Amino acid sequence: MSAIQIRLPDNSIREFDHQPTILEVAESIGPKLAKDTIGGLIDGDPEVRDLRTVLKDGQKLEILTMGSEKGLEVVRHSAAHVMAQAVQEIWPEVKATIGPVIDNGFYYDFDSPFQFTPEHLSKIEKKMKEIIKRGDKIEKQVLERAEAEKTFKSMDESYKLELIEGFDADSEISIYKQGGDWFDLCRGPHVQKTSQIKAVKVLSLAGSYWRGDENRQSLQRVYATAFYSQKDLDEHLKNLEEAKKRDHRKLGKELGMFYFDQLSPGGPFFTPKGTIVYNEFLDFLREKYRKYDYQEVITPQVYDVDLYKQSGHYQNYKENMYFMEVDDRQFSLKPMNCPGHCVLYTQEKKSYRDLPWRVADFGRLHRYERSGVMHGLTRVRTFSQDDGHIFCTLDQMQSEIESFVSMFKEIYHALGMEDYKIYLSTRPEKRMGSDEVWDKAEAALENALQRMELPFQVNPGDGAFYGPKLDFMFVDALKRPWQLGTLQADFNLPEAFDLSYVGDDNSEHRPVMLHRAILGSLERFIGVYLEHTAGHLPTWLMPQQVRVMNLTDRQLDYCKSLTEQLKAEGLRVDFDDRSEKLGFKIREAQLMKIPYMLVIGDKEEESGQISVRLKNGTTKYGLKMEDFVSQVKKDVGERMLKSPLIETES
RNA sequence: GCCCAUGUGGCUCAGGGGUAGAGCACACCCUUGGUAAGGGUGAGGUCGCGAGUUCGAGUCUCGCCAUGGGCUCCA
Repeated sequence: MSAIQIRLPDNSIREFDHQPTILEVAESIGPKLAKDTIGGLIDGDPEVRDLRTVLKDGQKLEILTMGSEKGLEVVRHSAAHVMAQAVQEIWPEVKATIGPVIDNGFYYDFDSPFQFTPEHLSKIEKKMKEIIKRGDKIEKQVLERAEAEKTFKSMDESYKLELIEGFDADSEISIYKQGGDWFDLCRGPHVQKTSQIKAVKVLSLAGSYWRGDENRQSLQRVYATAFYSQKDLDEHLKNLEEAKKRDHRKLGKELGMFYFDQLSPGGPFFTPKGTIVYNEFLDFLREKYRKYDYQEVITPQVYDVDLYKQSGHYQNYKENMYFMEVDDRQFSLKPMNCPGHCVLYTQEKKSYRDLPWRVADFGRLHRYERSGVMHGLTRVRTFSQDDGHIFCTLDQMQSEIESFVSMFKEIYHALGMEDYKIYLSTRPEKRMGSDEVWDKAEAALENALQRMELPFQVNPGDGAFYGPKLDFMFVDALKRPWQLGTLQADFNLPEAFDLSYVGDDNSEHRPVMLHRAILGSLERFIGVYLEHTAGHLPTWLMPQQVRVMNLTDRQLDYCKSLTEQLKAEGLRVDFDDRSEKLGFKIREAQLMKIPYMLVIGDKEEESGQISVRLKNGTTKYGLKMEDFVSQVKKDVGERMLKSPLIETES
């Protein structure tokens, strides 16, 4: 029998007289490595394999040890089993279902006759730590299907049984034993023994459904996470804290920008301060619209339901729409602008010379979101979008897309949002329109991205039935993805509204419609941007840009005149004239994240110079007022991300 | 919509059958102080809403509403 050869990442070859497991390969290299081994990658496949996997001749193996990023999945997977074991050791009547690894952790769904509470969670965590301390060895055992079914049936683990029934006929059915009697149906991968799970934390509790189907058994999901070390875990918990601190709902309240009232669920109230931010974004977008040749329009809020029957929204989107009946006529609040824009398109006969016809609309939209899905500003029932529609010919699509992508890049760059991913979703199985049209549309999207040298990922079959689309996924400062911008080609609405233009051949043609948004919903965007910037908006967006503060009452008049002067320059300035100590005033301004604080005492008044404290805590003394004004005007006027006074530091 | 938790002054929260509390914010007074909290006094509450139990309900029960964490959804 010839030797079995396994290739390692450094291209060295190890030989065996039998097909070795990943762990055996590690053992052959050294005991330390074997001890740390928790899995492996075979032939460059990104799927992490169990260390008990039997290798075949000629395979390439990368051993994953404690500390490797990929290996963390294995640790978390095993930790999920430890959780299930812990729960069943404490409450044997609880049934286990599934426990997958997710981003930054894992969860396990249980069917329990009683409700879990936070006290239960700490019990679970305690028990998990006990099991980890015991260091139970984890062993894999392959079962025949019939045997597996019999086993789980006798244990009354109906969910496991259902899982087994769903497996392919030829798939291997394995269980993993931990310690004495406890085992779980699982295909792995798992660590060698529970003590390889170094740090665990049970985080939270939530409801879920078996197989994610709300008509089936409701389960209790316990979220937790595991890391290689307590230090990593602490770091992660700190990040979670940071995310909490940055929560836009908290920031919005602290900065006094918006709030919600029970009387309008999902209906944000923007305060005067929040409205300034909102409108600054609109001004910014309008400026870009002028540059990119869009025409802004204003369209009705309320339409006869017939409009949505014609567009197809009534049939497909009814449960998310608001309806009202007036004078025996059915009306609906608009959930999107596109049908209205189609109506507007038909108001005058279009020639090919009129295309591309680009309209933008900040119209208020209302969508009846189901009660459980609302979330701060990121999911609301009333909002407006930086919505726009481009009606063009199929041949104009590519240049329109390129122009859109340029505008997108320009806007995201200006907002300091450089990290985003682009997804191209192509034709689904159920779709309208000819393959020829789809070919052209998909090619236009793809070519545009290639010409702009933007990397993108294709999601085959993920497009809407009416056309392919691009989705722009912004990744924020805490590495969380948000889908904000979008560009969707639509062959359906032009058809539904029988839109046409007269071509140079003097016959009628059907235009293509592009739906596009860069920030998406303004409400949602403001929420995301607040979290991304942790509330430190660039000066041009700040409701309060400069705060003047006097040291003593002697400077009252002087400060008033300075305030007036700054106001006359178009800056948003206020004057804290309360008889409080300077430290107190500074603290407040700092908490409000006001970028410029003018501190005026006798010295300043006498010298005619000013002292400016920046929100990063540094103070510039002896500035001339006119220099300060020009710096701040530059900051605001050029929509700078950082104050020029901070820039010039160091 | 579903599961669980929560709802007490503008905000953050304590109180858990017997007359509604604290800190911050707010108002007024004292203080005029040089870069993240000076001191005093005061005003402010249908304890989410509605029923029920009780001599008596923020407090216990039920229903509803809203919010939060998830699930599902986001043509």
